[in-house]
Amino acid sequence: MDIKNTQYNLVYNQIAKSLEEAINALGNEIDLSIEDISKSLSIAPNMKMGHIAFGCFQLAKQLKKAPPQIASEICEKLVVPNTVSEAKVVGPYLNFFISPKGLGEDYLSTVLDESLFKQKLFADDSRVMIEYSQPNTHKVLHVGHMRNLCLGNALVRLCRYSGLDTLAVTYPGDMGTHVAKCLWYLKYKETSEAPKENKGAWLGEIYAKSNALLEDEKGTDKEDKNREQLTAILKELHSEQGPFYDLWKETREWSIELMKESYQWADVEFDRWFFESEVDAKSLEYVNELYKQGVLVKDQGAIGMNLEEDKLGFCLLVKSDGTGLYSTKDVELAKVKFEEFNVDHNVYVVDNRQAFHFKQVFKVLEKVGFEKSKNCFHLEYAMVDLPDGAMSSRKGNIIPLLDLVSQMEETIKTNYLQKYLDDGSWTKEEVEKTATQIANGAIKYGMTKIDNNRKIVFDMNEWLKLDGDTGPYLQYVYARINSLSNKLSSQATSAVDWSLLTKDQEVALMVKLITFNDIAASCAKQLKTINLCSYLFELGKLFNSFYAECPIGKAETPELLSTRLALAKSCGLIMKKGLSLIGIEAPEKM
RNA sequence: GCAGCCGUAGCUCAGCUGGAUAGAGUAUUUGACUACGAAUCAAAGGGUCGCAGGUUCGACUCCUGCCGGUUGCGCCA
Repeated sequence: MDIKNTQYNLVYNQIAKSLEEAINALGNEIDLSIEDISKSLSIAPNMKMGHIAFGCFQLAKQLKKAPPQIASEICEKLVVPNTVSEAKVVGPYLNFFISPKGLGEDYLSTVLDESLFKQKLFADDSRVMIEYSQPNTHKVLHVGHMRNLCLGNALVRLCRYSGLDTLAVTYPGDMGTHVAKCLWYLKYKETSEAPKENKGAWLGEIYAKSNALLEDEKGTDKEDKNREQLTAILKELHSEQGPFYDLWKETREWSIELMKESYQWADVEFDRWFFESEVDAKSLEYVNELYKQGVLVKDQGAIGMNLEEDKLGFCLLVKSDGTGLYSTKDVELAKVKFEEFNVDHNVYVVDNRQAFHFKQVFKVLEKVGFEKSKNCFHLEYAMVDLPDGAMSSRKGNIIPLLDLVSQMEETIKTNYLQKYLDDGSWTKEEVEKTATQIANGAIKYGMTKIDNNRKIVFDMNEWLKLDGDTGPYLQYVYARINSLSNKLSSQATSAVDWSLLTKDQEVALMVKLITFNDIAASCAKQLKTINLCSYLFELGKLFNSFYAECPIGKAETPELLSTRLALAKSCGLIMKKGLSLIGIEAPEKM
């Protein structure tokens, strides 16, 4: 999204200002804004060389001098800010060492009082709509759908955190041939009654059975009859009356119940549910109107728009039998989003197989005169495959979402939580709740830590391992900090003195905490979750390292105890907030 | 055929608009718990960054061409 940051972190800002002053003091005319300087600051690769690095390459180009020379010239004029203790030239870089005292007073205090999390990160009050989760009714939600759900949810949270006016919407497919197939089997083939519970999942099984049967009978004498019956069902659904229409209304609710259950598990809420069935008729009206206006053309009995000049082929909008397609509905839906909801940035989280489809739709929107079509963005992501190939409800080789969840919760309970139950330290409710949180964290982190363009091969055994770069690793960090805090807060009566934090592990942790809001803003801007996941994992590693090397309860002095505890708490607050941005809860204990 | 995406350690992946000695996890080997919680930490080995050119003071990163994999390309959703 084309959105401007309002601020960078306090430390970078301070350094950038002092750099600018030093550069000006040299009397050079430089075309570098404070923002540019701030942007080119980065964390140094090695703590011995410095903590925050400024590369002098851009300046070198402008001044036509060697980078190391410029670095030392600036260094001489530099007056270091409060959060910095020292600046040092290392080759072409000007490196800054942070001052624990200044950093603690100026920055960590804003973490501890949580004012850091209330900053508005963008100078923009445009409205963003993020459409994600487009599941079909009459089918089962499976792990393939989870990527979309986890990703979309995280993006909504990131955008809201950054201060954007964000609407989350879902677009379930409650009509079409898959529905007809399901109802066909239900009416003509299924002999058992619907169960009292979990009707949505049962319906999904019916759909799979229907597909299998129709596939089997292809090429036999039953094929024609089957097709006739399906067509009749579709017609009846379209006419909005008759027994199949009533059956549709009833069964549709079963599926929606299942969706709501899954959404509740995932802790996602939508501001608006758009159903395919509600835009269908209107979309046809609209497109036919466009045809009358001469915006669209008829070709081989069908209506559409020729996009050859944009190398996008022909976008078909009305089939020769007079019915619409996906594109038809997406054009109408976009119109509603623009006109009724007044959205400025219109984001679609949909898998990358639909890339061509959205290119066509956006182009059609542009050609029929929607200025905002340029603010439509298809956020692509690659599919989730199984080790032996693609997953599909038709093939029936899916792993239903709620199956994955229960398997994961069972593993967590037997491998980790059972011991707390055995020794009587936890109640059964606590075990259940924590198992849910951890399974949730494992799945959400697993889905959002991989780059959107890279496919995920889902291997259940791998996903059940909760060591290393996983959600539970991060949750464990928080649980540890929470436990520390409970045990030691009463002992931490001395005043915090940040200048006591001089060990490598302490400094490295502090330096990492600086960039949290930058990472969040950059993720929101790029609509990516991976950088936040990497950040949190690195933060977790630094904390665990600090934890192992720097005793808190047995610190040498009471002041050091208070200060280390304050650092741990800062880390805990950032971790908790960061996890919440990917939709993950931080358990109090685990 | 055309287009998009992917190709970095045995395996799974990071590497931001080109910049400091290519990084993690996992697996393997080896240390550290009668505990501020070992779901952890410390350490070792392991890579011609698919191949070949080009741009640049400098390329995993940008450009071109190949190779391998994958997904799309008018009456499906």
